[in-house]
Amino acid sequence: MSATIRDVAKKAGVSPSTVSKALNESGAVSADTLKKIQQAVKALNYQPNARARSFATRATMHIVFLADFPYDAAFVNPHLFEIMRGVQHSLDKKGYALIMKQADVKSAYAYTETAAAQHQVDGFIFHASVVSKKLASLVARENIPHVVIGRPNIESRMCWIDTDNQLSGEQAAQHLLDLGHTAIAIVNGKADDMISWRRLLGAKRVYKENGIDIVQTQVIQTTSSITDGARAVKKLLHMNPRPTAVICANNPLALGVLQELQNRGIRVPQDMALITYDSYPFAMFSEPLMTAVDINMYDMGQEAARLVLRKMRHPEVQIQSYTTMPTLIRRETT
Amino acid sequence: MSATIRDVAKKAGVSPSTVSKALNESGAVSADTLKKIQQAVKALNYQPNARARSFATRATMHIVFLADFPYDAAFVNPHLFEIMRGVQHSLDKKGYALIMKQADVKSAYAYTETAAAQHQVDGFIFHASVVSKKLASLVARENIPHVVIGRPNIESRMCWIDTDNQLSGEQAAQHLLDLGHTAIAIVNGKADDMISWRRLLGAKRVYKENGIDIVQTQVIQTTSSITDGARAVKKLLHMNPRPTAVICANNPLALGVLQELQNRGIRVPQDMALITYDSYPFAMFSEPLMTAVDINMYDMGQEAARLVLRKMRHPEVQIQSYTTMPTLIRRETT
DNA sequence: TTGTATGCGTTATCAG
DNA sequence: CTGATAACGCATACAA
Repeated sequence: MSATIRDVAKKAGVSPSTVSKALNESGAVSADTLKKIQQAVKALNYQPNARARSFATRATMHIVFLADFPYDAAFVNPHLFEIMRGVQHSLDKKGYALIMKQADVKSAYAYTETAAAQHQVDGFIFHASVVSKKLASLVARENIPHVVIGRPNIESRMCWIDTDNQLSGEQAAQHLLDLGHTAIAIVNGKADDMISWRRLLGAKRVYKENGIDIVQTQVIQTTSSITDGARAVKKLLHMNPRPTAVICANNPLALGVLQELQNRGIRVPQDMALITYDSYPFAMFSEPLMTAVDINMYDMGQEAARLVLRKMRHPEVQIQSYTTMPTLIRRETT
Repeated sequence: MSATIRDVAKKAGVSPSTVSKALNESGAVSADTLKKIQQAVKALNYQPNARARSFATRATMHIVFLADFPYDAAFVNPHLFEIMRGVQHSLDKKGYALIMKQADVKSAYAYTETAAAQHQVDGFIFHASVVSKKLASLVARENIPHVVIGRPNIESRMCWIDTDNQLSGEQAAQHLLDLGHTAIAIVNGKADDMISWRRLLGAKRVYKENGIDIVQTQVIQTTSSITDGARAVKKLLHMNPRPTAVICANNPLALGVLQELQNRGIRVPQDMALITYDSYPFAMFSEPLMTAVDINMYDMGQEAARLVLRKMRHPEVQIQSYTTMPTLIRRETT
């Protein structure tokens, strides 16, 4: 069996509590005994037992990341994992470990309830995909340290962090405007998609501010596939005035548009500029590479981790929300 | 404060140890007292404290997944996370939690040493990217329950799990053979890439068994980019006899080949069949969709989790290695 | 500055 | 089948 704090104490000729203080830098220990303790620690290769420690300190040093990781999630939605990477990084620096936990809306509630009651973890990071009204009230009632990634689509007092999609739209539009594009078109995703909708709003806003109204006919509504993008090109070219730039709501649409334009001999960006949102999965592979307004998911994860830890230290402060900034990544289509 | 096992005992009129036995189904408890205990548990909403529990049982119920998750890992190498999903799923079913931990070769050793000594986790899953000779001997010396994902590129007694790349090559070749392709070409990745090399070996082997030698001139060596693939097409078309099918070592190469073939008006699969390995990132998006020999990373993760758990229960059995099966996914290029 | 005493909440041993 | 008792290993309030 491995050495305990008592063994160290005995070897150093002091009491266990003194050893504890010395190792945790709590309380004061004379330089002399400190040295003796350190020697004893080294001699015995003492390592404090984490299980006993967490029992005594009432802290697991674990934070759980709860999300619905569906089939093929890593390929379909890698963003989730980029967030996790960020979370892990931030937590690690503070000595915390990250637990990955799959859940759906229902099981997320059940898990949280027992995990909190049984003190399995010190804090929770929920992906918006698993939060519910019930979860929100549980978290409020039990005062559970948490952060939601993505804005919960229910009203609640939960603490959340999200990206500003409207701002993304504004940045995309502003970029095109800066390049002199006054006649533009927007190939939009599904109509009920809040993200697409907010981005659209932002883009319209910028143009309006510059005295240009983006009217209904300039917005093509699709269902967000590559072929949808390709199909949209026809409408695009029939617009009057014919647009010199197009904003595509997501990568598949953008790729479809891009390829169809090229098939028709229309050069990008010379004849038609193109900008999209996110860089996955095509923007970094397409020919030419696509300019995109991107969100740094890794940063977002880091920030989320910092938020839970802060919530844990200061339960009183009600940090309600935090918004991350999008970045324009200019590549070759503008 | 929440109720403890003593509160339950008091309320049920029994001793704490009896309650423990009842709840853990260890030892025997009369139906009568069991009922009383259950009622008390319900009345007090008793939940056992996980920290105290792990202290007493000497088990954290945590397994750590250690890998080098580099910059943009989620986009560049989603496979890693698909493995993690599988691991999580298997562990969860057995009541274990998965900890995600970033490390490089150096820090993996350091972390493992202290995590094991401090009893932070019950088992380790290492990605091959972080194992070293030092780690291997540490693990052997301290008898640390573990599994390596991917074959370690050092000699050791570590327990590992991997996919059979040679078999993948055989499957790809066999598929083409079944379709009647006797003249084929292979566009290979980097020469020093063991994976490409093993697949190549497998493909050659199948053809040889069928009396067809794949000679040097039929194998095009590249450095695995899309443009490399496109460039390879020229050589491909100059081969004598001209191949009717091509095996591409990976997705970028395959996409390059596919697009260049189409640019030259060569129809796929009618004029030239194409098969590749893995489905990421292009096989499921390209036009036409690419036939591929694939590895189910999720399954591999599940198996890895089962292996560590088994190692923990039976430290004596020396499970040395485990190999997962590749699957042919026939899409539209063959 | 150091040591003593006690608590953290559960499980396991063993006697009844 | 049940209960008293002793760990499990560390942290901390308080006394010295």
